[in-house]
Amino acid sequence: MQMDPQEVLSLCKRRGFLWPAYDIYGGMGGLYDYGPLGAVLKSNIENHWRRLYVLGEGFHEIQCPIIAPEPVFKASGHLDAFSDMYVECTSCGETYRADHLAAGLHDNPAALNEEQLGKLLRDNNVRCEACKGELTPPRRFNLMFKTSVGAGKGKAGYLRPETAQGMFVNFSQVYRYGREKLPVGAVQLGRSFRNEISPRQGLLRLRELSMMEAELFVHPEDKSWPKFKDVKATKLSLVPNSGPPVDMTLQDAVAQHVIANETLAYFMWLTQRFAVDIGIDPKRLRFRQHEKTEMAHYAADCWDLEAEIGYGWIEMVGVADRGCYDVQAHLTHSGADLTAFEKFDEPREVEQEVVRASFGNLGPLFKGKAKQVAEALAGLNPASVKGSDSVTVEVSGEKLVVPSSCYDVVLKKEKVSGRKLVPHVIEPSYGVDRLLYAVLDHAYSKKDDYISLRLNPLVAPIKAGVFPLMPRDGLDDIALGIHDSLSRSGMMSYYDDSGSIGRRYARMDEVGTPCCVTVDYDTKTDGTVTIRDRDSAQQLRLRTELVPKAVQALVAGAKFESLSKLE
RNA sequence: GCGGCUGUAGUCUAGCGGUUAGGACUGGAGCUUCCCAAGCUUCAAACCCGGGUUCAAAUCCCGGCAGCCGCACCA
Repeated sequence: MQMDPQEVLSLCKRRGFLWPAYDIYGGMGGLYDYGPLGAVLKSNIENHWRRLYVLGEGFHEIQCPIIAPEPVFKASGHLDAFSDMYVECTSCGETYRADHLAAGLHDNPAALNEEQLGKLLRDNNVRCEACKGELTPPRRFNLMFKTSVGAGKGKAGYLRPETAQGMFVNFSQVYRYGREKLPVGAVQLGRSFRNEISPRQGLLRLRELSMMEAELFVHPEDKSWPKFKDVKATKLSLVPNSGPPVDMTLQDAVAQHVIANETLAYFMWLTQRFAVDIGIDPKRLRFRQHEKTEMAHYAADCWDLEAEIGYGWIEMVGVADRGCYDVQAHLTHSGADLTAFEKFDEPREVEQEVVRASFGNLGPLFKGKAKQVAEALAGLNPASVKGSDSVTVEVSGEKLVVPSSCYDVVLKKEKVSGRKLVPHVIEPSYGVDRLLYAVLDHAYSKKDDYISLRLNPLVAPIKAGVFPLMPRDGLDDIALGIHDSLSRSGMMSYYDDSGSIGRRYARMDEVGTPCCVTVDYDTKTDGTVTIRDRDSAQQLRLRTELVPKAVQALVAGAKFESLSKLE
């Protein structure tokens, strides 16, 4: 069923899930407030994710600042790749991507700066494609929010466009915390910021968004995953970038190289499971592989989990093999040793020929430069030096001829106990707001104008409604007692004694509360209450003291009918 | 960012130059032994913002903001 997004958003606004932000000041595009129910729904989704990643897979949760200094994004590539250059027609106002207009005029227009690109367009007399008008010089538009840190001119900083960089720059800390073993994973949940040109479609394109990201650091040559065997028979809907969509087992997908490796496949499985757990309809989920041209500047392979909602097929999660791109980039830019150490099973005796300087002759001959010459000699290929009368080395730009009396080729024995590796990264990156919207979209149901949110009890903000049939004769006190016992068990319940009982059920159905407990006159005599199922409107009688246990069971996934067997 | 359409209580909407701005739903207070949005009484609640035209603007015009649709963008 295709849900009209306007209808879903209207319910969200009406019932306290979502509000357009800063509404009394006219609002601001791309920003939303989570109301009381939305905030709880969101944190329920986040907590389930934590359960899978932190408790289930042993990832380490960290929290990094939202503001980062410029070099971080210089290294990550966001400063360059994340900004586009635009030109505008001075007569009709049409805008163009400058690098697109320059395609064909240059091998790699994306690599040019504003000036070079402007010159290229001018020299080739590129004009507006619509009206042949003159174009403005290229202007840069960066999708990151820039800010200034500190007094005066300050230091350039940016609001992070993803939480990932905080984990990459902390690789060494995480690696050490995980006691220096690969694979090791970090996760982070938090806000990220993207200065979208035209935010639209409610929660789908926000300027401030919540992400849940996991970075799994793995051995570059070993992307197997022990738990893969437990899930390999599961079928996923795949849309590969070559060939038609297929439903395929993970085992076949990896064997046929549709999915690059076991680890990537396993986390696709985990992603699918998470989405289903929080109530997204598995029949409306698929994984679409990025086109080669669409792949981000860092990704080696990437699959998006897409859900079909009122807006069409929408990306919810990206599961990417980022290769060593990020860690290598930070290693290069910062100079920090962001490597893992792989210890060999046995330390290896490595015999190696090296060119060794003979300082007895070298020193007197080259005096002050002798040390530099020796270093240059050590860098030479021993095989090419052997047997020659002299070699030429370059020292601070100067070519020096070194006679063979100044060096020997010797066999050097070294004990090597391992090697340094730049880890590869498997990254599942989840857009919380989009997932939450998809949950609402798939839960929304309407029959004869009766709206019900069929939220999975696991994520439903309110777990139970509690009503006295009549707000008197002590029924209200009993109901308040049940409400209290649910709260003490850590479950949000909602006490309501106003209006007819049907109206109260309807109120709870509309916000997705999975069950309602009603205290009636029989409760006073036999100590039982009715519990009603949201989706079937079935009722069971239950001993009052079993209510928290029953609701807990529903949240844990029990079928409603099974509640009658509770003891 | 460009072009088109739109903006009335919490929601859906009537009004198309002069209205105490109407209704429905929701919400609050109350009545009703009340198990699926029943009924009754009662209360609260709106013309997106700023300019202009006019004796008079929710209504016409301009600008802004916001939303929707298309283009572009979405690392």
